[in-house]
Amino acid sequence: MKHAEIKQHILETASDLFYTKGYNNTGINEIIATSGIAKATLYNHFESKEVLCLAYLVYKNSAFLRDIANFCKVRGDGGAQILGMFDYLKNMYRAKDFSGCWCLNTVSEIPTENVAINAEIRKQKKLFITFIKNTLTDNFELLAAADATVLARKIYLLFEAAWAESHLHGAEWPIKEARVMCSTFFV
Amino acid sequence: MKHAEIKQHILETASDLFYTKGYNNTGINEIIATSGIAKATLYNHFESKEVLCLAYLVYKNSAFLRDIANFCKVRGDGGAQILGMFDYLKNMYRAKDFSGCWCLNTVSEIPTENVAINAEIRKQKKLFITFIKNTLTDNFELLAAADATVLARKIYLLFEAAWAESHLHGAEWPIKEARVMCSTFFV
DNA sequence: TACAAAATAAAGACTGACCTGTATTTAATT
DNA sequence: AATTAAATACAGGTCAGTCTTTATTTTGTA
Repeated sequence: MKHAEIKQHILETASDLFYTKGYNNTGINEIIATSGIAKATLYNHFESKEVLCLAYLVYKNSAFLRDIANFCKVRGDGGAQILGMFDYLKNMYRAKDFSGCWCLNTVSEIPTENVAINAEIRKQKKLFITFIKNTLTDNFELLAAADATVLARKIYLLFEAAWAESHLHGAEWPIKEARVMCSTFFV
Repeated sequence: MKHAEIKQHILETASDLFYTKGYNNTGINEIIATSGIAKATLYNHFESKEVLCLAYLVYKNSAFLRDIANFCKVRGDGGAQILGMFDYLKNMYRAKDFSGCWCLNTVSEIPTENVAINAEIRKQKKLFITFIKNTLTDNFELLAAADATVLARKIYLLFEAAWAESHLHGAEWPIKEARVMCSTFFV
C-alpha cells in the first residue's frame, strides 16, 4: 500500500468508527487494530486524534455533498431536486450503519472550548446551506438572492430535523413529515 | 442535609455537568467534587453512572415540560400558545448554560446497544410530542385527533431543529426561521 | 426529653481497565 | 542504503466502581 493509500485507509477506518460508535467511544487502539496498521504509522499521518477528527468531518461532508448533489441533479426541474434530498436521506437512513448526523454527534461530544472542531462543523454546515441555496437559484431563476438564502435555511432546518430525529426515534416518519413540510414551498 | 435533599443535590449537580460538558466528559470524581459529597454517598443513591444518566434525562425533561407549559398557557388563544414555544426556546438559548438538547446530545454519546437510555430518550420525546398535540387539541377543537398527531409531529420537528441548530451555529436564526415556518400552520 | 443503636455520610486509598501519545526494535519496501 | 511500516512496550493520566475508617445524623425506645 502506497503512502497516500495508507493515509486514506486510516481516514476511512477512523471515520466509520467515529460515525457508528462516536468520537469518544473510539480509541486510537481500536482504529489501528481495525485498520491493521501500527500506532506509529497513524501518528505519522495524523499528528493527533483531534487532527484525525477534523479530517473525518471534512471527509464525511465532502462525500455527502458530492453524493447528494449527484443524486438530486438527475431529478426533474423545480422543487423536485430539493425534495430529492429527502429521498436521499431515506436511503441513508436505511443503510445499516446509519447513525444520524456526524456533525451534530460531534458537537455533542467535544467540549465547547474546542474552537477548531466547532469552527469546522459550522463551516461544513454552511457549505451545505450554500448547496441548497445554489440548487434553489438554479431551479428558480426568478428567486431573489436574499429570498433564496432565507428559503435555503428553512429547507436546511427541515433536513437536519429529519436527519437527527429519524436517528433518535429509529423511525422514518421524521423524514416523511419534513418532506411534506418542504413540499409546501413548491406549490 | 436530609437524605432526599442529598439525592436531589447530587442529581442537580450531575445534570448541570452532564448537560454543559457532556456525559462522557463528566467523571464521577468531578460530580462528587462539585457537589461536595463522598463517592460512597453518590453510589448509595445511584447505583451506577448509567442510572444517574437516566435520572438526569427524566429530571431535565420533566422540568422542561413543566416550565414550557407554564410559559405557553398564559399566551393568547389558538396558535399563539404553540408559537410561544419558540419564544421559550429563545430564552433557553440566551441562558448562559445553553448547550442544545440534552436528549440529542446523549444519543450521540451513548452506544446504540444501550437500550435503557435510548428507550428513555424516545419515551421523553414522545411525551413532548404529546404535550404539543394536547396544546393543539385544546386550542383547536375542530381538529381531528389524527390530524393533531401529524401536526404535532411537524411542530416537534421544527422545534427540535431550532433547538439543535441554534446550538450548533451559536446563532438565533434557526429559532426565528423555525417559528416563521410554524406560524404558517395558523393562518 | 434523653440516650443508645442503627444507618448514613465524609474522606480517601485502591483496583483494574482504558486512554492518548512516545519510544524502541525489528521487518519490509523502495 | 534509506525510508517507512509493524509490533509492542511504556509513560502519565483518567475512568468507574469498591472498600475501609472515621464522623455524623437519624431513629426507636424508654
